[in-house]
Amino acid sequence: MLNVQAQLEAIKRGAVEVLPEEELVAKLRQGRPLRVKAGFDPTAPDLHLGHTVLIQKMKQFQELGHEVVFLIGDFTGMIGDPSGKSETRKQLTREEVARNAETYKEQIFKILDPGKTSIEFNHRWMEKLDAVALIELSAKCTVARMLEREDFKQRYQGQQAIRIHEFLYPLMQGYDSVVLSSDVELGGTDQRFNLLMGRELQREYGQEPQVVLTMPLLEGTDGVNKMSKSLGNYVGINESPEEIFGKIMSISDTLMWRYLELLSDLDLQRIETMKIEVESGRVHPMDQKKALAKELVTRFHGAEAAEGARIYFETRYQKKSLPVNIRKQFSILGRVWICRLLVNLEFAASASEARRLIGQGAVRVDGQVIRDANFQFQSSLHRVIEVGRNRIAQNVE
RNA sequence: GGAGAGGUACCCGAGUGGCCAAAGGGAGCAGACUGUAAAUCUGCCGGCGAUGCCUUCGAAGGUUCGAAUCCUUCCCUCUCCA
Repeated sequence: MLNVQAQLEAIKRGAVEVLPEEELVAKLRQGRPLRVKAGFDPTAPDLHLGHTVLIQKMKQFQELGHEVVFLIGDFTGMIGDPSGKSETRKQLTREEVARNAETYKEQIFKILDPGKTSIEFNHRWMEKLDAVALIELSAKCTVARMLEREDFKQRYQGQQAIRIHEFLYPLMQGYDSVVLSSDVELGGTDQRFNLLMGRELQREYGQEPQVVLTMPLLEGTDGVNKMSKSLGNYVGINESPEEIFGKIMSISDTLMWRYLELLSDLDLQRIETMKIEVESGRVHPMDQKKALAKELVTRFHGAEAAEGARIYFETRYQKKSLPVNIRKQFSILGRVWICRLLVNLEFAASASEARRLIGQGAVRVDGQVIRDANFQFQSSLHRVIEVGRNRIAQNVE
C-alpha cells in the first residue's frame, strides 16, 4: 500500500469534495483496506460515460488496495420516484433485477477488477426492515433538515408535489451505509445530501461515520444537462465503436476539454499543455477530439476496434462516401413504399414524419436525394437508405 | 373538514365560444455553412397512402349550429386555515 499522502493525492484527483478530509486521512492511517461503497440504480443497466467517472474512481481505490462495494439499489429503485409527473415507474420483478445485475457485471468488469469487487443488493436488508424499524429510522431526521436538500426545497417552493416516501430515500440510502459499515461513499455531486445522511445515520447507530467523496457530474453530449439515458444525451459503454467515436466527435470543443479532464487517463498537466497548443493553432481541435474518441473506444472495445471506428468516421463523414460495413441491415420482398420502410427501420416515428423528412430533402437512396413521398423502394434496384447524417441502413435482400 | 389557486403538445407557457391542430420560448429533427465543433440562417416539430379526413387541451357527461374556452360530476397538484 502506498503511503497516506500519496493515496490521498490519488484519491483527490478529479474529486469535487472530500468531506471531511481529516477523517479520510485518519482512516488511511489505520492501514487497513477501507470499505468503499457506491450505489447504482437497477433500472438503468446501460452504463454510460457518466457512470464511468465514478467507476474509474472505484477502480482507483481498488488499485490502492481497498475494498469496493458495488451496491445495486434494487429495493429503493423498486419503489420508484414519481417526480416525472404522470408516469408511474414500472416495478421491476425479481427476474428483471437479476438480469439487470448481470448486465451491470458484464459492463463494470470492463473497468473493475472482479476479484476485488463485491456486488450487493439492498433488498437483502431492506425487505426485513419492518414498520417499527422504519419509523425508528425516520425519527432520526427532521422535515426541516430534509427540506434543506436543494431539489426538495425547489419543488416545495415551486409548489410541486413531494411525496412522503421520497423523504425516505435519503434515509434508506444512509441506512445502506450503516448495514455495510462503509468507510467511504462515492457519488455524484447531486448525491451530496444523501451521502451526508449516511454519516449522520452511522453516527446515530454508533458507527464511525463514512467519508463522503463527490465526483463531478459529467455533462451529456448536449453540453448542458447531466448525462442521462432519459435525456438521450449519453454515450453508452456498450455502444458500437462507431457510435461512441461518432458521438464523441459531435460534442462541442468546449465540452471536449471537460471530457478529457473527467474521462481520459491523461494527467491534468498534459491536458493544459494541449489546450495551449490548440489555442495557439498548432493543433486542430478536431484532431484532439479524434484522439479522445480513440482513447475512449479503446477503453471499451480495444485498440483495433478504435482504429476501425476512426476509419469509418473519416470515410463516412469526412469523405462522405458510403462506409463498407453498415451495421443496420434489412431485407424486403419486391417493393415497398418508402415512408413505410422508414417507419419500419425506426428512422421515422410515423409515415407523416417520413413525409416531412422527404420534404426536407433528408432522405437518400444510394446517395440520391428522394423528393417524391410516393417513391417505391425496390429490393432488386436499391441498396442503401439514409436519413440525415446518422441514420443508415442497407438492403441485403 | 373549510377557503382559494391550478391541470394546455417532450418541457415551460399563452389562449376564457367560431379566425385553434392550438401563440411564444426551450429541447429535438432536417437543410445551408463547417471540422458530424461552436455561432448563425431556414424549415419542420398530432395521425392517416392525405389538397381531404380523423383524434387531441386532467377524465366523463351536458349546453350550443359550433367547446381548450360555458355548466355538472369526478380525479390530481399546490397554498392558507383547522
